[in-house]
Amino acid sequence: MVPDTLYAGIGTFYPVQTNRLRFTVRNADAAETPQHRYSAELAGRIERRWQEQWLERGTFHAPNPVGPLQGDVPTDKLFVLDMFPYPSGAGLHVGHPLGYIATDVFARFHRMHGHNVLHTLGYDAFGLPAEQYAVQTGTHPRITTESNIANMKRQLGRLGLGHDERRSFSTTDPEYYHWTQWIFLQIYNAWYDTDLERARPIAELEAEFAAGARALPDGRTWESLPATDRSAVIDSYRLVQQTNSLVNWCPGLGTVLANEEVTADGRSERGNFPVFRKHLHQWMMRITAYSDRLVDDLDDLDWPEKVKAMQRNWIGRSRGAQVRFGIGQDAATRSAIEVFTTRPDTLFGATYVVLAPEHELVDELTAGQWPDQVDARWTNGGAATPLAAVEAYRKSIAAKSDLERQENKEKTGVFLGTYAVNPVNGHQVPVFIADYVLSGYGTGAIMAVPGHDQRDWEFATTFGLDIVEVISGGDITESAFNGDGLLVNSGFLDGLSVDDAKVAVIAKLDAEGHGKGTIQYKLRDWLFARQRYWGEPFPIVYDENDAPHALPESMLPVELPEVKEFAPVSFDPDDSDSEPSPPLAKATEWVHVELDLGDGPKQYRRDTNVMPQWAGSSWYQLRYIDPTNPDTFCAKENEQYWVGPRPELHGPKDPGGVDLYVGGVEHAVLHLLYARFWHKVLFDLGHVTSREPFRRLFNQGYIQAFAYTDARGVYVPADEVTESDGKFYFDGAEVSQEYGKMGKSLKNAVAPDEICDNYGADTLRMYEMSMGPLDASRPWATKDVIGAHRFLQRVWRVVLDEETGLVRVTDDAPSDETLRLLHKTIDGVNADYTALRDNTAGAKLIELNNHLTKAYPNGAPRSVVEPLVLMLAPLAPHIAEELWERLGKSTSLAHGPFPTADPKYLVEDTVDYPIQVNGKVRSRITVAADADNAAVEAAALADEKIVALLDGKPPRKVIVIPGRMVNVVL
RNA sequence: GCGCGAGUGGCGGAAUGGCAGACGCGCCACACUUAGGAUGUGGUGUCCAACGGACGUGGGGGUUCAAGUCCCCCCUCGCGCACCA
Repeated sequence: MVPDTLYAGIGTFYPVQTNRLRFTVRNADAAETPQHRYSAELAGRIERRWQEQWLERGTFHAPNPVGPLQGDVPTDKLFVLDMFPYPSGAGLHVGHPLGYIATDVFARFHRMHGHNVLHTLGYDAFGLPAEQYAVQTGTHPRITTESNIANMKRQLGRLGLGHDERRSFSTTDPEYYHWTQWIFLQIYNAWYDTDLERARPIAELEAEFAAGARALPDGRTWESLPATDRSAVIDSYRLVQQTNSLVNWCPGLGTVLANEEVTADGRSERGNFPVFRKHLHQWMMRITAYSDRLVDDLDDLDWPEKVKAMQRNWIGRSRGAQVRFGIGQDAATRSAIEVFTTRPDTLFGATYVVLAPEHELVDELTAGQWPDQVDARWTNGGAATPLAAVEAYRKSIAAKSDLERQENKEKTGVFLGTYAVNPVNGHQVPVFIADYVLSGYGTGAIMAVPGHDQRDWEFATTFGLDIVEVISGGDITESAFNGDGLLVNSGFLDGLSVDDAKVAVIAKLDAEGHGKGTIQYKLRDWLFARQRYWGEPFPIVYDENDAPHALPESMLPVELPEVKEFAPVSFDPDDSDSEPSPPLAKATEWVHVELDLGDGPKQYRRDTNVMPQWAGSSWYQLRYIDPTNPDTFCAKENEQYWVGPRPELHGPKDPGGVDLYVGGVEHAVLHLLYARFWHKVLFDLGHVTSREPFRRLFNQGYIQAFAYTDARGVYVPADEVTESDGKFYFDGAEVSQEYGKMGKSLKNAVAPDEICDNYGADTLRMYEMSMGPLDASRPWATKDVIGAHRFLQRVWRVVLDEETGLVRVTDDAPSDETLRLLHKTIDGVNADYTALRDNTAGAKLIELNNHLTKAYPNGAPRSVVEPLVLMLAPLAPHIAEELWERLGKSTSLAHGPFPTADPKYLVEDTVDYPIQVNGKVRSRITVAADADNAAVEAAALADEKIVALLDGKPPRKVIVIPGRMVNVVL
């Protein structure tokens, strides 16, 4: 599910840069270098050792309340989740692990505080990228996927991420997609009850029909229906169903795609092939049934506002009214035009009506001839008849690409020669077609109010149509006025506010049968099938009459057959007449199967579609909870413990969900919307207690990098570019700098392996976390990494003698100053780790360590060094474990205890007050901490610099902020 | 156009309305050195008649004893959506 982030870095593995190695070798060989210095080589040994120890001891195993992973579970728990990575072909760059390190620090911190922490990482390995990689290399995707996962595990393994390895899986494991198929069947066997506003088992619908408790939509009775009709009725209610609908067909990829996978200019997100709108019989998942809940429940989530806004925008709910415009004189016999508007209050200002060129009423409404004295601008350049004008106009639109239609916002259109009737004032208004009205939104028809809608204003100005002011307070001579005001020129609405007028006009339209209040959504149902090989097969078979049957749970999983020809059947990218041809259809032995579905063995034919890549990532967090449970997708006790609502902690509206979900913002609408939808269905059907999958979402920033191009515009290796006087040179020639993504093709990728080799994983972790706040993007700078390494060296040196390797801490009591700094640091670091501010946590640890180095050159007190090592552990766990052990501890510090601050050291005996005069610091005094304001004021006014500045005059005012500062106002 | 976010030293970045620039890189000096791209110690916002002082957080106004932080206007950059009625 995270192919974009990871895919960006895919490619041939970058060789470790030799100029770095030279330094490492030198460091190790140099005779003068102390034998026990914390070098890259030593760091490597320590890291390998502790990673083995953790694995052997099961240090990161988190127990469950019930099931295969059952153990003693404390109430305090934390489920921290990284976005599901796609296992890319040839290795990671340093940007990829940023979020994984951050979640690991967070997880380790809480584990040390005694929380039961669930943190693991699996692989989202089905889907187009894996299949394309397999096709390119001519290797079966199962092979490439396995080797890619192995390579990624090796690379990530070096970083010391504290994952519960028992909970890791791949979406391609049959034991996993068994339950993906099971969830599909849950959705298939459910319908949405719009009265109760929740999904229910389809059997309950059938029972209601059979009992007569629910009427059939077309008025027939259940008893009167033959079995096939009953099935058809039931099928039409399912939350997944096959419908003949307008879908996105991509011949270049050989598959249909979801709306979300098509770019704004009508091409495939992956591969950038043309996408055609085509009517096909396809699996659709009815996510639109959940539109309102998906919008409303965002309010209860601790997510970035930006992501909430993107989801709201994607769902695109807008409240308004549908209004019926009758046609001409013989209104009774001709179809009326239904328009959708969010501004029914402006109905008196509607001076024309516009249909989308594809609107189904266009043919019927096109008049035989132009009315007398028709405006020449309305006739598409003087066409002889409306029909000719419409045909010519439609042709001109078809010739334009989507992109051209977007870029060219000049208003164009054609009059149909017909008039419609404005239902509130009876005015005859001309009917146009124009491509600024979209067929896919609302009713595909609008009432145009040029006075108060800019697009209509532009059209009206171009075509010489009436512009009527119906909202006071703005000037409509230069542009439309869409602000607030009172209604004018609007009959019974005059004098009302916009909001009141909306209510009043909807009531009137409703009463007279001319319209009603409605809500429109941009969200469309989710096209769920792909005509590819590398995905989850559908648990659906067809009988000899082509009627679909859901397989019973006992027949799951439906395993993906091994085939030789896994390549998709793709076509000329521009051949819109091509038809999808699933590769699985060629696996005839798999397709044709004899099954007993309850009425004896019969021949069936399997569905040959596979699920989209998003399927596996729509529920994986639930399987992390109970990864090896053979009986259920996730035992409810375990689900409730890890992600159930906790109103006592998070408030009465807490929907539950993963405690912290970290990943990039690129999944704001796709994965995050699908996962919410599936989770809500599971909630409705009683399979989970949480209403949302992810309680808290955090978008990490990206690590970016400079890239350099030579005079030809070709990228040159970034690490070989030198700077001089603000200009950049490669191989003697000047090159130009750009800033953006890190990637193989940009020749600026830095591999985590390279940094581990040259400094160690702890240094890489420390550096990445200290680069800046987690939610900000930041530039990678290899030269800065040394700072983190030096810090770890200094900590090492505080604990151990570099020459002898012996512990050099003392049992002396620390000074008061040291104790106060220690507890201030403990206090601050706890707050920082809690708030994901690892950068400032690290800075505080550096300050404490620098203090120890300076204040205790002959050995620092053990009572300060030990908490320092503990506090370092989340950021740099290997060196911390090693130092902890060398300090004589026999147990791992992975489970703490994390130090807590003693409040008595957080208050000072004396306070250093800056003294401002008129807001500028002029002096400073030291006062007893318990001095009252009057005493502080007196001390400040007695200070000689202040006395001098006062020059004998009394101050006008003295402000004392206890513990903070004094401001003397002259 | 609409929505979200951000502008602080040479660079990455710190600052519950209360001492701007923590911490790190780089740079300068010194120590140890045959050596330093090692390590350590000290210094490092800008300007000035310099143990002092002035200025300083994109620009302009405002609130306040006190503003990087709050309010108003403007500029620049990034991201998202975009003829969605």
